[in-house]
Amino acid sequence: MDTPATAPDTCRTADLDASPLPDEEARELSRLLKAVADPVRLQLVALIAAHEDAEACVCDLTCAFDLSAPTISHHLKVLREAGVLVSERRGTWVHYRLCTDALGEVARALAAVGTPRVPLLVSAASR
Amino acid sequence: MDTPATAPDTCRTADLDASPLPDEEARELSRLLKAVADPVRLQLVALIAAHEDAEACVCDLTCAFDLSAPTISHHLKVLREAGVLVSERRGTWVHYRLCTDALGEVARALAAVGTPRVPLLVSAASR
DNA sequence: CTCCTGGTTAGACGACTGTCGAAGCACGCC
DNA sequence: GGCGTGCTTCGACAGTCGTCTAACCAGGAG
Repeated sequence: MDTPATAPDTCRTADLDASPLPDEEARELSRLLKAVADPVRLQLVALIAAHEDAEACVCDLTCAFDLSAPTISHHLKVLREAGVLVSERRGTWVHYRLCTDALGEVARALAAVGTPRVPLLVSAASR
Repeated sequence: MDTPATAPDTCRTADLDASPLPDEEARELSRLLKAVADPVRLQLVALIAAHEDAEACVCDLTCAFDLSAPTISHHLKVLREAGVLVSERRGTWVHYRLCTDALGEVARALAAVGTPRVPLLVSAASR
């Protein structure tokens, strides 16, 4: 079962090498998008953003959902590891704060994928 | 040891009713984000966007990845059902085109989640 | 110190997702 | 008509994800 000829004449497979979205970049953006692509996590972010100084205590967040505390903690961890939130322990309570414009960065990168302009700084005169 | 300032004994779960991101809206945005939160799908969109008229034939897309045709077809379907792409059969071949600025809409909605709607107006009165 | 409460970690489990090969449609061509 | 090719659908499978309970760690109050 060697390769079925990899479609030799019908299409040249090398097209992706000149891809507008390099493999590595696609994986990274996907990782960040997956982190926010969850209704609970979106509401968590919105809830924190709505607080003063874009900061909220975990206990305030936990009781805003019909979910167990470990579940909320898990979601917060995902957002933290994606760089969307940062946590800080202040005495007994742990506060979560929005990382400044991390979401904006992701949104901008996503919008850039759909625009047929030069993505970053490669391929200056390709079109 | 009452909580910081808000929760009296337990905390009343009604806080989410005044949420900055309603349940329905969170689910919908999450649905769209999930659709694009995949490296292959991001590259598909970028590849189509890089074509002239933001349109490409499936055969061009399929051979750009090391994936089977059914897999690419599946990803295209996901993007189509999310409203990011539209398909059109032209004779033997099926062409996929970028839905104008559907990605921009999603990106804008995502950025809005992290932006406090009224920065310093309502928050002072609510506490 | 001993409790009690806030928050995280560990482990488990069902649901969903990405991938494949095989089969099925929809065309154009002989 | 019958064929061949482009694309999609169908089932199946492994892997990931969201949720839970139980157990654990960190501080403050008696």
